[in-house]
Amino acid sequence: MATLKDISEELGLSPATVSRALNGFPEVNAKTRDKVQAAAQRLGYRPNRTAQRLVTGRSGMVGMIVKIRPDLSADQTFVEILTGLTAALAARDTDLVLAVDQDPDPVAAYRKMLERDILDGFILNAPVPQDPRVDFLTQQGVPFVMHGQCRKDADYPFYSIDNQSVTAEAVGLLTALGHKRIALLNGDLDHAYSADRLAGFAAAMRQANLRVPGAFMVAEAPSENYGYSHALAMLAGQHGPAPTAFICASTLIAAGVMQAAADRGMSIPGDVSVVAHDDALPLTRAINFSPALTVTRAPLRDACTPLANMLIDHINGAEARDLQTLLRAEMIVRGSTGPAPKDGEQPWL
Amino acid sequence: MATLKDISEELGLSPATVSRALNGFPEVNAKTRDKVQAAAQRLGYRPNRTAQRLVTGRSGMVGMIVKIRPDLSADQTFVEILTGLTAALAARDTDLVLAVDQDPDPVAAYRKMLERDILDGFILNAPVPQDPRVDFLTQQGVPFVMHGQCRKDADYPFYSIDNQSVTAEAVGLLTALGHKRIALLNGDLDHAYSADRLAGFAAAMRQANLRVPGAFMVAEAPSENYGYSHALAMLAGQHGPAPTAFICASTLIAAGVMQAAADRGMSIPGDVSVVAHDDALPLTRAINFSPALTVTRAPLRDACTPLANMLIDHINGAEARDLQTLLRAEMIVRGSTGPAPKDGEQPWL
DNA sequence: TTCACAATTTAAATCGTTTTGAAAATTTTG
DNA sequence: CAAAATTTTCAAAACGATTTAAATTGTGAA
Repeated sequence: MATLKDISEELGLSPATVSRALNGFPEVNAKTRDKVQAAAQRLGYRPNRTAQRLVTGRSGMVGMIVKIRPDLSADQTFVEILTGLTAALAARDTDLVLAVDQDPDPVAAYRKMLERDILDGFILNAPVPQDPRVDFLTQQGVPFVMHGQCRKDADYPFYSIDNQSVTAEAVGLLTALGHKRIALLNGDLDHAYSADRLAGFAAAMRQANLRVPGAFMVAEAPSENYGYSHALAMLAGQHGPAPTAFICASTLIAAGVMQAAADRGMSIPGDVSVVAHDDALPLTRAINFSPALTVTRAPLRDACTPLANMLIDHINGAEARDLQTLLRAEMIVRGSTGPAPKDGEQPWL
Repeated sequence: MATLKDISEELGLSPATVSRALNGFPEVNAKTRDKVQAAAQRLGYRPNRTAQRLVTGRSGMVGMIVKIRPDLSADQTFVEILTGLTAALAARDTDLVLAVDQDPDPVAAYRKMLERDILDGFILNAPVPQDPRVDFLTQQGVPFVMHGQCRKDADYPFYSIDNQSVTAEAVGLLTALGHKRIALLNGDLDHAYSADRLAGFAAAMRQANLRVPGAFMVAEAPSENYGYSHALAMLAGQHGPAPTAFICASTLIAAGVMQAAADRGMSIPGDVSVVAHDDALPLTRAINFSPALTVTRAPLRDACTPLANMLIDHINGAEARDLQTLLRAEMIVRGSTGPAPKDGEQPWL
């Protein structure tokens, strides 16, 4: 493998000039730069990253720690994120070091990784309310970026969708269609995004002067079966008058809801409307539902490049305040929502 | 962070001696070694991995490239392997760099990683028959270890279970119980392990003088639904006389089979016997089946530590021939297998 | 021509280890 | 006790880049 010195000897220049020429420093003569770049090309020069790291103090690697839940539910979204993230990081010459965390202590795995002293920063995912990792890493002075938002007054970089508005907009759409009994099939409340969606839902319903009994706001890790079983019970009137609309935390849940409606012989959107949040995972595509699903859409994959860039910029010194993105999900109205049925316009009391 | 030089100055020794003392070289005085180790402890010394890497030429990182199939089916086993692997590698001070591969060319992602020139070796998973990655990496002179076996005459390190014996032993158990019509619900034949299991199955059945029509040897990516639908069709006699026993590539498939039997009002093991291969994933535990599942058992997790150690040993110069493990899966007979039903002892013709 | 000033280039230090070859200290041998 | 053999330690050279401070070259003004 050709080194800087090889090039410098080949051209009768000093390694310093060659280094500057290749790294785009302004003080190098245009002709010299061309010669150097040509030679680098010709000799197949690739900088030795280890040497660069030694002198710059940067490792060129960032870490991500995956929390394994007892049910192994890390899978689909995790693979999606991983795919986009490794690609986006590679584009900025950065590698992703992965570790799996099984420790009950939420920061233990981070501490262990830090001790190995090879990472420039972390990508945090799946924030919980008041996430303890934030304080820990801040205190350690380690750069990180959060995928999702766990505090209003964050002074660290994050990329998140506005989860309160996700449910609020869904409520807005449904109430405009005359729905009064709207159920929420939320995700696991351990996750910050679920807590936000619950807050958004509750606020919007309150504003619309509608009450929702607790039995119609459920929260569990998303699965088709979860959607199916709860929707079935609600539609059967087990907890009181059946809802005329469902807001689902994921398309997977919505699939279960629609199956439940079908099993009870109810039509969508005639008898029941369904709105879901759509992460745009390749497997459950909202547009393939029948009828096509009305969603708030925010592709998970879209988060990857900004996350990677924010983290690297932050490592390079950019201010956290300038690296905060709160995105509004896009509302896409399709066939699964319609006017509330005539006989279902009575609100819950 | 304390450096070697800090220690050497603290003790009035040269960095060379300190380095030797810490790395267990024999030519250093016992008393000196103690002093050095105490000082290292006291100052919280941790070797700078980057500096080590620069001088040794090793990066202390190995790569794993995950192939994303269109159906995202990488998930459960992938997470299991990842968990064990990162832990086992960490124990030997090695990090795992992960990349996700979407390129149709099976070696493109490896080539790209190699160009970045930061890896000491690779862990290959999910081998296909005649896996092209083997030739590529061999030719590039890059160390790797294979999880699974794709060639008899391998001259590279691998860790695998004997997949031919997996199905052969299952056949042995079932024929000893008097079964003559045994169906195979295999995994996707793109995977080497499925090909081997098919070979083992076919050979064992031939040896038992039993014929199996093609319709009773199916191969698909494991899922509960796959097991359910095929078993249902077979038990309904759609392809000829129903099998009296099923050999399943995974416990997930077996769950589907048992559901199908139940839906047809058939009892296990009275009417139908079921054997599965058990990777011992935490989610679908064979012992929780009802009746408990007879399996060939080989925990995926068990592979992780050997894989990590073999790769690192190989990188350190150990011979490939000494780093090959072919493990026999353990047969565990439980309640899902029993004597063939009296009226089902007629073989397929 | 000479001086100041900018534009280029260079030598050398640096990052924190490992490792080579030589020197110093210690022990053994004659 | 001196010489030889053996331990033990050290100084310095790697590894391959970046970067500081100094040196060189080139330009235009006085």
